Amino acid sequence: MTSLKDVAALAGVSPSTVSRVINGTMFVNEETKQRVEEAIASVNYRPNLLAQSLRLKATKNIGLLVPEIAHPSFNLVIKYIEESASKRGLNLLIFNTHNNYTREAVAIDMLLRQRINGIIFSRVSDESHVVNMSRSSNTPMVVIDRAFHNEKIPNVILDNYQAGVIAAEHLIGCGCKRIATITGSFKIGLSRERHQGFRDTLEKHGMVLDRSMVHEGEFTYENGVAGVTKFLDEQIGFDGLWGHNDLIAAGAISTLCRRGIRVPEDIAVMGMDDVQFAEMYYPSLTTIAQPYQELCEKAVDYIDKLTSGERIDQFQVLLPPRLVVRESTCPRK
Amino acid sequence: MTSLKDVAALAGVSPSTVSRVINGTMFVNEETKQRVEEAIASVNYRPNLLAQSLRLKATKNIGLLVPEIAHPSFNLVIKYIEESASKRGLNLLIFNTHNNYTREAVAIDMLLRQRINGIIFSRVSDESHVVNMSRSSNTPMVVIDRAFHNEKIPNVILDNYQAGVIAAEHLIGCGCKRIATITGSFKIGLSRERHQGFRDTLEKHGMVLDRSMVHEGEFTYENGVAGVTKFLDEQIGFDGLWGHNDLIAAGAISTLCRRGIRVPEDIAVMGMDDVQFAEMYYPSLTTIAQPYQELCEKAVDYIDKLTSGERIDQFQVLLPPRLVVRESTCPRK
DNA sequence: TTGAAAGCGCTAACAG
DNA sequence: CTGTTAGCGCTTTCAA
Repeated sequence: MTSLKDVAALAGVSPSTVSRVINGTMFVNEETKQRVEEAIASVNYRPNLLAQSLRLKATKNIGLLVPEIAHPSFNLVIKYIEESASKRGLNLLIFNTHNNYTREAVAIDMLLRQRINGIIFSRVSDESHVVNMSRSSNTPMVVIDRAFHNEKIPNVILDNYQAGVIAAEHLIGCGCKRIATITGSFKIGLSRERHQGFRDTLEKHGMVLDRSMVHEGEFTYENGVAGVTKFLDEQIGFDGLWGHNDLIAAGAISTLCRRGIRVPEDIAVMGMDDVQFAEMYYPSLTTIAQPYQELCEKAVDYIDKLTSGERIDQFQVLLPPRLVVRESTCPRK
Repeated sequence: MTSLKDVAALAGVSPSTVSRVINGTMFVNEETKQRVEEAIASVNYRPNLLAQSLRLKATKNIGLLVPEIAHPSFNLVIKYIEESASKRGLNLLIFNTHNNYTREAVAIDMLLRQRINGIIFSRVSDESHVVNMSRSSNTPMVVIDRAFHNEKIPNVILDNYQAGVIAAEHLIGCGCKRIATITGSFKIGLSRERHQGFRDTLEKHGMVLDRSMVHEGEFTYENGVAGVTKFLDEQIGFDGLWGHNDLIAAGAISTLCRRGIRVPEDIAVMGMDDVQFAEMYYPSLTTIAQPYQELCEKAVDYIDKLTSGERIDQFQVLLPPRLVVRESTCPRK
């Protein structure tokens, strides 16, 4: 592979001159500049970023850790982080942590060895380890999608309480009288917040959310199936349902339909996230959209700011959810 | 950041000794080894991979180019490539090319500057450019998911003709008499092959595939909608349908259902790929699974082999598709 | 405006 | 078994 030195020899100048031409760090005589550029083109020279990064103590790469690549919502996170990164000339290294402490730690270690520019966590497994690594390595880190309180690590998340409020109000607005919900695990903060907003709003409208109408579980299709099956088997009468994400909603809807219950005519169902398949589903899913693009944009922006040492005055960003009405709650035309 | 030299000083040995301890390249006195390891642990030393890679002229990173990150099937490619890479201690750099020549070229350039270990293309936009880059850079490259004939670039793909055969046979087996299809663009080789297998098989069974029963378009949900709408508007009677991927199938099914046509009772519909949402759909999708995991495993394996200079005797791998029967073709229980 | 020289952090002969 | 030394390819003072 041709090096800068080769180019220099070819152009009859010193390596430093070639470097200056490439990086535009200093004025170079127009004539020699031409010569250098010709030499570069003729041998198809490609600077060695490894050497450059070593010298400059800075890379153009950032890392992204997600709990599951093939999950439809992290999928969107990956897409938009890549987009924002690429816009800034940054490259993306992806790691699938599977929500596993060890894998997370290994990934962080790998990234730090690479002297990565910054790390974005979409969910973190071991908070204290991340805090430690942040402190000891001085590498910019950002946490998205889950609350994280630390004075060095910015955090951009969705207003989950508000999502619960919106869900409850929409179902009430659809005329639902008995509303049930299938939630994510209450061990997870965002499930608790969503649920709190949901319950508070129902109560404000004079409805009580009986324990029997709450099914807690995972953020999966299977949990949607399990929840509805339980409700139906226990003969809980209900006409409205909120699933904490679109996978749960899909599981709920397919189970209802298989039992001959119509959605939305008999039971209105809504989800959350607005993942890709939400509008392809039949019936299409009413859901609460997360502003993934903005969320990711902000995250990469933080990495940028942290890298350049810019002062950050706000370490927490709370983005608003947005209602998307489709067929699963409103009677089909 | 502490360097190997610091560790050496701390342990009272030379840098080379520390290097040897870390890499286990040579026997080191058990006692000094202990001392070095203590020193490493005490300062939490992390080798600089940039320096190491520069010196060794080899990185632990590979690149993956996909036309669209958030597409459900590339999604699976990303997942499995990451999995295979991580198993081998390789890290994954992802680029979204958006099927765009320039973006593809920029990504390749970036990767080559990084002196990446290898590049996996899941679809390539500019074949001749890829061939050029492969030749001039000597970087291992692999193309998956689309036929590519080159004596330096291995190629692992699905047997698309066979997929067409399986689709046709399944629909015929379901008792369909008039079968239609919504295909991807015939500019793309794999669409042609799938279609060929499909048509040949229908003919073998004495059925003709009239032009009016073929709708060609993109691999999108919208195209599924468009195709069915056209068939219905033109009053083409049909009782079986194959969409060239699951998105098309989903678009077809939702459109049929919205028109009051039952799937599979009135029309059996099948897709292809077996993406994540296929089994979550209602009715769940009968489809033809691509062995994504094996496909990705093989691709990373090729990169590995190419890197280590191992002899490769077979540059083309053709994997078999697999039928997955679900509700959308077989009467629901 | 340009070149010489040092050094980023690491590994690998080579010598001892 | 261990240390010395050179060098991977680049940038950046410092001097000319």
